[in-house]
Amino acid sequence: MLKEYLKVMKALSDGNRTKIVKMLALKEMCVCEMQAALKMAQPSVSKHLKILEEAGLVESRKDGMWVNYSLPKKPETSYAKHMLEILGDWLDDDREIKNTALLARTLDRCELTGRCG
Amino acid sequence: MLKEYLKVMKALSDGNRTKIVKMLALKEMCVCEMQAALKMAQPSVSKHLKILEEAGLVESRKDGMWVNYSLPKKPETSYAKHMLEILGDWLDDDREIKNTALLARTLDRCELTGRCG
DNA sequence: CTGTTATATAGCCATATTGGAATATAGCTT
DNA sequence: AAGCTATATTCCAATATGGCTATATAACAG
Repeated sequence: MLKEYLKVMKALSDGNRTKIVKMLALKEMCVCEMQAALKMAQPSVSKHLKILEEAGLVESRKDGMWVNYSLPKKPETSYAKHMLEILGDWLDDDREIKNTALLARTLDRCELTGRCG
Repeated sequence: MLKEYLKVMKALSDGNRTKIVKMLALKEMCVCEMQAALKMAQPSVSKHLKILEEAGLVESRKDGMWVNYSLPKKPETSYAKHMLEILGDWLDDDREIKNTALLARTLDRCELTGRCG
């Protein structure tokens, strides 16, 4: 209960993790795309994703070499569910969030990696 | 925006601060009452209250020697507002939260300090 | 004014968090 | 198999956090 709640809140009390959630609200993404959008080292992104996943705020699906992350349709806890709902409405006007979202929209794993199709 | 949001989320991603909010949903309290309910040193409680206040999740009113803390009727940010609403419904079944709330209900500054009236 | 009490602040220590570089793993591709 | 590539894990440094003790501040009591 409290432990699950704290996992969700801690996961969402970091700017980069919040940006990840906001990006995934737009589309499913692989790690390399988020890495480019956040301008961070790849391991840092992976670590953030693990924290989000353990909080039930994100889910992953392997597709060959890629791992596609997305927001869960049926979040496991009500904490994750409600926070994802709320976050859908929040922060869209924030400059940083807007820039990141814009980047996320235009980025594409094909262009990023040369692996198309 | 993002900064305000993060202040609220960070403030709420600590168990003791969450307990403070849940207690204040029951009644206005002075620091010494919260100290007793949380079984913590007084300065630690004060520090938590400062963090909550700066996030707009709590407000204080001086009354002689006491400082009474309560939840704001009109929270300054929508983040604080929504999170306080949600927290009203959350965690009531959690054992720790329940025990703390029970303690908070029975505690009384008059009994605690001998200063009655 | 002097002492006492409720709260706040400062300073300190142990632990947690976040970031990166280096390395490991898993799945292509040839 | 050998080499490459996307992701995960490990390790380390810098900083943030949460708790305490000691001290400061503010308001009351005598």
